[in-house]
Amino acid sequence: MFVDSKSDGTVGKAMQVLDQVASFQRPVRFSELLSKSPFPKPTLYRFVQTLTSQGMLSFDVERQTYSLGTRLLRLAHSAWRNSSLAPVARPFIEILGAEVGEAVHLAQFDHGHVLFVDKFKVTDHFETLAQVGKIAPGYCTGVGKAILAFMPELEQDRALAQQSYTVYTPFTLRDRAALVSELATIRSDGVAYDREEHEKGIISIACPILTNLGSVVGAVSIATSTNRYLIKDLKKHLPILLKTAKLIGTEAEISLAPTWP
Amino acid sequence: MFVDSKSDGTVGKAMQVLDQVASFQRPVRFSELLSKSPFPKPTLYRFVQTLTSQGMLSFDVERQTYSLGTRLLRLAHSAWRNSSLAPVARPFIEILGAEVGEAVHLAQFDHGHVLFVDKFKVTDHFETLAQVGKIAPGYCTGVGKAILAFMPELEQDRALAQQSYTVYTPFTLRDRAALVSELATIRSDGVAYDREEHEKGIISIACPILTNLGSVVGAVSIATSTNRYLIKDLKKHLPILLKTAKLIGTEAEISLAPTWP
DNA sequence: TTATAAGTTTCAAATAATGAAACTATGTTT
DNA sequence: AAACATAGTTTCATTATTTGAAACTTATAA
Repeated sequence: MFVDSKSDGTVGKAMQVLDQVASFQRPVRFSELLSKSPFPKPTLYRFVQTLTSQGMLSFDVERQTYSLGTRLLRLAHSAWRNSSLAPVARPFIEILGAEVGEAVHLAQFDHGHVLFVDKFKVTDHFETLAQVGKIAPGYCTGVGKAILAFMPELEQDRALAQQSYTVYTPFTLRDRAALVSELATIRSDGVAYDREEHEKGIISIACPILTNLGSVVGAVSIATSTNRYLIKDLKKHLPILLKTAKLIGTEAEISLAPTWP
Repeated sequence: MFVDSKSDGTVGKAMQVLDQVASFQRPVRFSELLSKSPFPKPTLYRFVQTLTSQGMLSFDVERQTYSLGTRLLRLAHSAWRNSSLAPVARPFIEILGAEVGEAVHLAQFDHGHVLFVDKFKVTDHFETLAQVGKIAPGYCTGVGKAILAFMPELEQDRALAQQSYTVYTPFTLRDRAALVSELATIRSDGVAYDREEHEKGIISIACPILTNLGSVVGAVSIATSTNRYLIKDLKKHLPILLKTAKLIGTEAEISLAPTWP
């Protein structure tokens, strides 16, 4: 879906198998995997053997099924802790969440999509889709549009071309032109709204996180349900959201400086 | 650290590189990696190239450093969602956390260590070490001891041999004998305590999660700081903790049943 | 400028991956 | 219970990829 594994040799193929397993969204049997796989039986067989032995997959002996393994959780934990944005932003996200009493999301841009890297939710009034590691489209989410609006032209151009413009709800922006026009507004206002564009009943307000040098490194949003609030209610939180984004941007800048002795 | 990559070919070696990068706990230069690596320069070079191209590593052009990549976050997200314990336990963990107003942890056993697979914290009164994907020792944590106490003898024996018995605090159990004796108590009481054994100032109460068939699949704990409470205060939460563990065990059992048409 | 280290490419040899075919379990139907 | 079908595993000659010493090309320091 994201990676051109064009000739990354054996390692690339093995990683493709991991994606394959992930795509099933449930524990999967070897034969099921085989039926969707470009690899011949013994080749796939050895890949799952190796990956299981490596802890990248886990095998349920009872049910004879493969799932993604715990080594991925450990590695991802490490990836998160040592990333330049999420751990730095964490305290600010928590303060913001506590302050506004709504779900707060932190996201980065990754291969044309939005990647959620942290969330803070006070309580589950509605099902928060977003979780760490989850991806969502750029063109129809608050965080996505906030980031897109502040990207350098060249990068933005590439990203806009990568969007699928799938229509999720009656409010989804349907093409590049509509998006571009909204991005202009977002850029001048410094804030983006998701007006049920990705999911019916879910709205959000989002601000880009800019470094001191002015480059976007991510976005923060406050999300809620239309059962509880309207966009205009979210607007009340704009000042504190902006302040949070600003603070994270400044901190992120600092911690990107060389850190070792 | 965990994996015998004994002849898992190219894929095994590549995974070893990921661990290597993770072990630095910060973005790392190629030459630093090389100095700690068993691989010759061009070999390592191609591995980091491939892994970067695959999104398993990310390369910071500015600082010329490698970090673990976002593809790991995506895969781990998928691993978590499709695991048999964590998503099932999630609602119960949230209810418990809200009820007791303290940090709640959910853990599994993995290669002799405790792997935290979920947490719920009301607010950050103290720094919660535990996060999803984090690992901790089995012999000196509440969740670890709770799981160990209920393991089948053979597995337990192997796990006890894998413990390091490092002394973290004056309260840490110092050897297998001490642990075995405490496990007997835990087994008969159905509850384990961490009395500042892993970290000074942090205590917890933990219960194993047992399926209807009586096998341990994990543990839940309530953790707090000695600045706020004593073990006897945690004991007050035992009934609800037991109930939660029971509920999760029952649910986990059900959802382990075959699910497709 | 020269010197030193860091990063990258080359290429023949060594090794590991490949997949058709055959085989062995594990269920399923008659 | 035998016959059948499907899923999972092993074999082995062939093929393709990986390997690493050496050479080369940048960056960085003296």
